[in-house]
Amino acid sequence: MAILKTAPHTPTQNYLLAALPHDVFDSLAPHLELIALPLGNVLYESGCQLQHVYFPTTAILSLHYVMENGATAEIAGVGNEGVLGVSLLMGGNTTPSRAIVQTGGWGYRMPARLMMDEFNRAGSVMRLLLRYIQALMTQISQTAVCNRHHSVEQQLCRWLLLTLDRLPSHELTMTQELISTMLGVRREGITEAAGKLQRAGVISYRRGHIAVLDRAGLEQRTCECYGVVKTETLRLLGDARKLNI
Amino acid sequence: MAILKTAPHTPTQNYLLAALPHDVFDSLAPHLELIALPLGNVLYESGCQLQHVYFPTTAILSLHYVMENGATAEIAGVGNEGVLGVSLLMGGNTTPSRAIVQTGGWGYRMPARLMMDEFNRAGSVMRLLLRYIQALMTQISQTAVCNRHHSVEQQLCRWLLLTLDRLPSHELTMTQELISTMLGVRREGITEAAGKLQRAGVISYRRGHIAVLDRAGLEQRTCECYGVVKTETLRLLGDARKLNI
DNA sequence: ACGGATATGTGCGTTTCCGCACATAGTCTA
DNA sequence: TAGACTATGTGCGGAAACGCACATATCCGT
Repeated sequence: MAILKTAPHTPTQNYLLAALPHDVFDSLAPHLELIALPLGNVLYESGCQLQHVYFPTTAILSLHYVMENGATAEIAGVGNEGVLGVSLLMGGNTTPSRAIVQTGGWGYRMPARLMMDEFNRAGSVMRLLLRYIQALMTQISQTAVCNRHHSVEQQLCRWLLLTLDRLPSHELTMTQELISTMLGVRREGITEAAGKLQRAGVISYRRGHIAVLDRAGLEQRTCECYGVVKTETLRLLGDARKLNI
Repeated sequence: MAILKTAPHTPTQNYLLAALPHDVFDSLAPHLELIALPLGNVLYESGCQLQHVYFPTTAILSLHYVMENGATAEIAGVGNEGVLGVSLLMGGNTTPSRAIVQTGGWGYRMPARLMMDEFNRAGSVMRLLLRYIQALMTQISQTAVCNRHHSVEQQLCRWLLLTLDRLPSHELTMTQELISTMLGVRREGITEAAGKLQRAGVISYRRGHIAVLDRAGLEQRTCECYGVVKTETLRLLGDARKLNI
């Protein structure tokens, strides 16, 4: 909680906003609104029209699919590397998935209309966002692959690493129950996998808080999916500023 | 094979090409090259630069991920509703996935450069393709969900239905081995599920050929994922012409 | 018509995960 | 500080899918 109060927030904590050309950023900045994103908030319901796009800074959002029987599965996460609401830009307006806050924090939002107008100028903003969309597609694809072939423990490691990459610290506020709904597995399965990681000294946790003690250990235990997503995200977005797109 | 010889091919057998405004279509048509797409052909290798974009007409393409240990998983399929090579348009040039021909047939290809130029005009072609990209994302997302929660039999039904929707007939040339690599499961698992469907009179098959006898039966046995993909694809692309985008 | 290649069928032990039930422990509030 | 609530630990039977081995069936070329 301390971090939420003490850290001064600027839009440039979001990677995409930071990567915008100065003139574009200056024109959009007045319309960026800093908002708190508390854990569990539903930002976007399946099939509903989105009014804003969201640029997380310290928060992490999660794109879910909720099945008819109530079971859930995470499709992708959105942290300060990205933006929530790309389906607006693609002309679909809605998606069949839901967006909720997975890690409480802050972010900026902007009226959807403004973002669409800027996108439709078909300039550097569009090119940047298209690269982000491709990174998002890679993440979704790898979720599909991982769901097919990898163990709960490997998936937990992947998920922890991806979450960690979007946070400033090595700790996350997160119950095992919540992780299980993200991964779409049993809570007990997470208890077991997390216990194994704890006994190995890779993480330590207590009632809703996880601290990563040995990041390399996580990387060793996860599947290739983490690396694919990470590498591809960096390739597509990592040097966007240098490319001056 | 008969169908390949007898059917006259026109670019408008591909939905996206058919949905283009007349003037755009006329300008692109001279650069469309009809090509045979035999089963198993690799059109696009992971991480390699694509030289052409492909518009299938009677063929069906498959986007795969091949893991380090050789295991595979299908991420999405591309039939006459779509186009292969969208990562070019998004600025990434490559993807970590591979594209192969899943059902032999025909399609048109076009030099990548031309497609990119047309896309970058940021007109109706771009808007159409963005909608397609969103439909593709829905398909990938649903693959992830389905891999997490549904049985091999349900997934087989979903896969058969999606394939059927892209073909003119009720028969497909397809070994169980091939289906198993698509779904990323054991071949024996497909044998078992297909046998069950056959005993129920839903399909009949013999050595590499599957005939769907009872489409409604398939729809009854599949999971909600098929409907989500189908509905969303129709929503995004089905009335593209009416929308005059 | 035959032989080789390939596709499909089947059985079996093992692994992984699920669903359920319930015990224990940490945290928060009155 | 007592009690309620929530998070985590654990055990068990069962279902689903896996890996492997091998039998059988079908097709195709010569």
